[in-house]
Amino acid sequence: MAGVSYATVSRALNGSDEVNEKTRKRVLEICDSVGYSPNALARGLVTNSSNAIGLIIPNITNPFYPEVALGVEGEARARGYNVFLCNSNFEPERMESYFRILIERRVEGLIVASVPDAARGLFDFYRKKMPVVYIGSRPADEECNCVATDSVKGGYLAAEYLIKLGHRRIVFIGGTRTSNSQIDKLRGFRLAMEEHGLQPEVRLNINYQFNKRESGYDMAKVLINEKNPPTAIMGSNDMVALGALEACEEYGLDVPGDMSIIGFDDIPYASLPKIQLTTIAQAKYDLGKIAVDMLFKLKESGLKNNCMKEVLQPELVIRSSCREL
Amino acid sequence: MAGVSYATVSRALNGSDEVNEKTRKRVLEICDSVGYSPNALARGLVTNSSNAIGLIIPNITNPFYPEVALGVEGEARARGYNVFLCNSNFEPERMESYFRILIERRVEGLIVASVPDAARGLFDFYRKKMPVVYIGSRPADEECNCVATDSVKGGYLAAEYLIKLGHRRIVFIGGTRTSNSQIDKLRGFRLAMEEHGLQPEVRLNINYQFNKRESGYDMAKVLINEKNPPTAIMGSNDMVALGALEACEEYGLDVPGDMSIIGFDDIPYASLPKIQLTTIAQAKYDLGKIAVDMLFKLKESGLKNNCMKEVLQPELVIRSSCREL
DNA sequence: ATAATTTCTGTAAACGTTTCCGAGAATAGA
DNA sequence: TCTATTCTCGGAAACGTTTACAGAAATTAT
Repeated sequence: MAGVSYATVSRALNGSDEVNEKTRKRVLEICDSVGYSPNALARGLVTNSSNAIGLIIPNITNPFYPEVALGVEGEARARGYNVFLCNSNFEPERMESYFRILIERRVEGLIVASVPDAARGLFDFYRKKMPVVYIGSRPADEECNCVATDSVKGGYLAAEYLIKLGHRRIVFIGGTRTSNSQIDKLRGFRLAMEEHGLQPEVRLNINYQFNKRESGYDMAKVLINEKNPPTAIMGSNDMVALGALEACEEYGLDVPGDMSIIGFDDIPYASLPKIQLTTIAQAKYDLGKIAVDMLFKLKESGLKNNCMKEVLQPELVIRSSCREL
Repeated sequence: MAGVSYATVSRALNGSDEVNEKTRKRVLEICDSVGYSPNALARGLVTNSSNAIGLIIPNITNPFYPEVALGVEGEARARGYNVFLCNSNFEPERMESYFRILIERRVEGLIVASVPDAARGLFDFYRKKMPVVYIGSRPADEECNCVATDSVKGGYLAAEYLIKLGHRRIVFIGGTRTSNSQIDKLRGFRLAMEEHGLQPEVRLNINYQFNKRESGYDMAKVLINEKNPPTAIMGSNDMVALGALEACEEYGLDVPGDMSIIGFDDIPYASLPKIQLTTIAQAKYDLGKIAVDMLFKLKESGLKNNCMKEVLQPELVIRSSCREL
């Protein structure tokens, strides 16, 4: 329509400098007068790039993930990338299915949060072929391409705080499904307890294997009903802690009067009036943002440096669910 | 490698019935022994389909949206589609930017939640060219392709409940940014009040224009400090109500003892122990799921029937943030 | 046995871009 | 004026699939 070749139109649209300003103007004008929209699929095919990344999370409904997702999407957007949202629902088969699909779509990178041990091998396999970064895994020596909170420090901080308040019987509760971050929280918890000559107690819920509200509610109920209940409960995350809170409420136990409760994550719920859960804060948005940064560094390095790590520091945020004994 | 043509490989991979079972087996085996992965971009180019849809929401951090997103993603997945997650942050420019990008990507449909009046024209323009369905808009006569909760009924239900509890001075609070759903909630609220010969009072927050926690907190504070405070507050959504709850807490007002508060949405926060917010529940997951269903119906009809509506019924869920006067 | 089907497979065009290469036009240098 | 550069632009191949069409092989019918 403009009397020029496809090549010239392409150059005009992509801001190439080897096209005359006048013809560019003309091309651009015609383009939006006819409502032309370039086909990203065709472009991707020839440039061998999709400008897309995949985000695999267990469940966007868990309030920890939306903030991570926001960080991922925000940073991706700033770089001209879009993100495919995938809920794995903790199921390895679903993860695998999404994995295949995303690879077919030629996403240029993959961010996966909270990968369960069961799916670990799968991801490590693909990691060699494309940039994949984990969120929330432990940055241990053998662990690569992850951005995580220092969970052992987080666990330590929580336990130490309770100990300093004078608590002696503190029990850690959560689901049985292990993840690296869970293992680390436990390690920190045990470390603090043992350093102070205390006996670390851990109760993982068999009925509710994931770290969700029900796990905490259920587990706290059995603790409360024991002959000699603990004075403090540490939840593997805030949802678990909230569940414990619920159980206390149900049994008429005042928090923190009769029971101290501490969580992990600092999800928005935690700061709600009347809840005021003391917890260990993670920089959730940053986890997402940094993961994207890492993805691109990985990509630029051509997967040469395929073992990056970034550790964020947790922070104790004191509200009012714990009291001095 | 299998000694067959591209065409045959394509047929083998796509489950066509015009390929010999033996050769299909052989092709499939070779494919996964060499780790072959079909290129979705190329496929999309020739089949003129992307198998993707776009989801534009204000902010995934607002707990209402993750559940909607889950419904969208779940239903899309069931149909073999993936979803691009886009946070508009309520900014029309961002929405427009995403719109262009998604169209370039040739998404086969668009779901947009809570579109502000300012961006309405933009969307209506594109609606003629591709399936777009709104979530949360008012299914009024002039409104098309939306799945929404009957907000006027919701507003009515909330007000009616408070009135029946004996409240006379009830004020509706929220942000000033109007949306169709907000308008409808107000309409229902006014209707109920007037039917009972009561004066509807509405206070929209100029400082915090969106329906978020701060809007409610801020507005409730001024109400509390008035010479003659209301006995009940109705929040435009749960976040606003929670903000009001926070303000009451700060001023030592007991809820529901000194102040009754009702919300809208029934986000997970609302059911938390100690919060127990009475509210109007929306079927959030269904909103998302049905939106996808509608998208496909629209697509199949070739945009012939371009004015579909689906109205979901709200439900009053009584917890303990309101008391009888 | 031949003819008529049916089943299977290959050829080649098409999808809508980008980009290498080369060529003509305009400009600068001599 | 002529040559050497610099600007612009077009031609054509390439990206990796799908699919209409046609042809070959195998099967069935006569």
